[in-house]
Amino acid sequence: MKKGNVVVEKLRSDILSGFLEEDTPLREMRLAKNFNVGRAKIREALIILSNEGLTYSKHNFGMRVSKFSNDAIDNLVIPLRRTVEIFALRQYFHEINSKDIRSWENCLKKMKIACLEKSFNKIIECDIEFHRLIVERSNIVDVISIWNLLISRVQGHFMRNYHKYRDPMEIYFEHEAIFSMFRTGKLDAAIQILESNIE
Amino acid sequence: MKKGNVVVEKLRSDILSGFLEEDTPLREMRLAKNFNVGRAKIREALIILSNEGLTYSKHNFGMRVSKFSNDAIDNLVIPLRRTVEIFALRQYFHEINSKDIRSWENCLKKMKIACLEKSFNKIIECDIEFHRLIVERSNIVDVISIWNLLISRVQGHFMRNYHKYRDPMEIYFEHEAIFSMFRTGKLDAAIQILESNIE
DNA sequence: CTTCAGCGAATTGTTGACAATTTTAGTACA
DNA sequence: TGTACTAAAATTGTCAACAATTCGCTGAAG
Repeated sequence: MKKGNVVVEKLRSDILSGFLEEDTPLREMRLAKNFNVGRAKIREALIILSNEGLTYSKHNFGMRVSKFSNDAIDNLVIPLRRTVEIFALRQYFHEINSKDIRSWENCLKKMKIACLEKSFNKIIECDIEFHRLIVERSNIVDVISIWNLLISRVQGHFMRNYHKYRDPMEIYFEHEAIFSMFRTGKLDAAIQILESNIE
Repeated sequence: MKKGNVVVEKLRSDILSGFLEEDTPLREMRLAKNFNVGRAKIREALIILSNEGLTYSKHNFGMRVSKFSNDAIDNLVIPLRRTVEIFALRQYFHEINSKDIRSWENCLKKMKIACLEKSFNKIIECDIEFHRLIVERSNIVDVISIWNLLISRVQGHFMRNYHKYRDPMEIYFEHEAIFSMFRTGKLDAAIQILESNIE
């Protein structure tokens, strides 16, 4: 598993989940002590979050938590994600190989377990990983960085909307259906299911 | 005019224009001396560019210039920009006031001069500012940060495609037409022209 | 009671230093 | 000549310290 930037991920999750309220100041010293790292590391994390629009700052004012993402932007992010993921998929669909198949299979295996356990955090994690595999397989840095920005916005949406599934297993079956189109090489069908999955 | 981050803007422009070739290492000390700022400032800039996908890095390896943006992504970024800008416009179109009108007027005035001078760099600057006004007027941070990422990608596209206009004044007239729909409150027409302007 | 100036505390922006790691150059050896 | 190894130089990642700025409290004036 990639290590990633633990500071960024924790702060992002705290902001998106609403644990940190709007306009809360993110004091560098305090965070540095909490995470047990130097201020430089915290600064780096705050810059990244600021670029994602999750925090804002003025000069000598420090970073603060941005306005909570409102429901309206869900309506924007969803069509954008559709466009990006379908674009990525088209770039390489005809050359999907057995190694690619295995990585999706692996992801689905984990997702199945998470759905059986009804562990929503794990389900979200697997869901995002499944789509990340779609995007990263394209190997186009621009596409990946655009998608990363979008998905950071969507985590909050996920948490708010996952409950609408009566049975978490539905989530697994949806992704399984997409995957089977990958395996059998049906592009149009894959796109159609993928489109309806992103909502 | 907003000051912005001069280091980021210069580096971004150098990368997008192709002046800095793929895999060129971006040495922090060297850049710090060139820009006459501390390493921390350079670091900050490199993190931002990395988030935009323009640079990449491994541990203790430093930042390097990413693969040159592929023409294919133009085909992705264009529909995304359309979606974002139209979304933003819809949010506030019915409450455009005289102050908003003045800021677009101001921008168009500068654009007219730039078009008459046939100064392509200035034209691009004004073009981007016109659309930035559309997006920023929505005041939705998420929308703005998504758009910023997209537009950073589009600068290279602009440089490659502006020549197709026989007469630069066409660019001015297109934007003038969009503006007049704002002034007269015709949303559907505004969207239609805006859509055809983003290409 | 409210408003505003001023002073101390807290916080940021920035620089410099140091250890860990990588890159480069040079040397020995086949 | 070419290859492998070693040591030096360069570079990054990280932290600690310093000056400039802002924040918050206190107290005095209106």
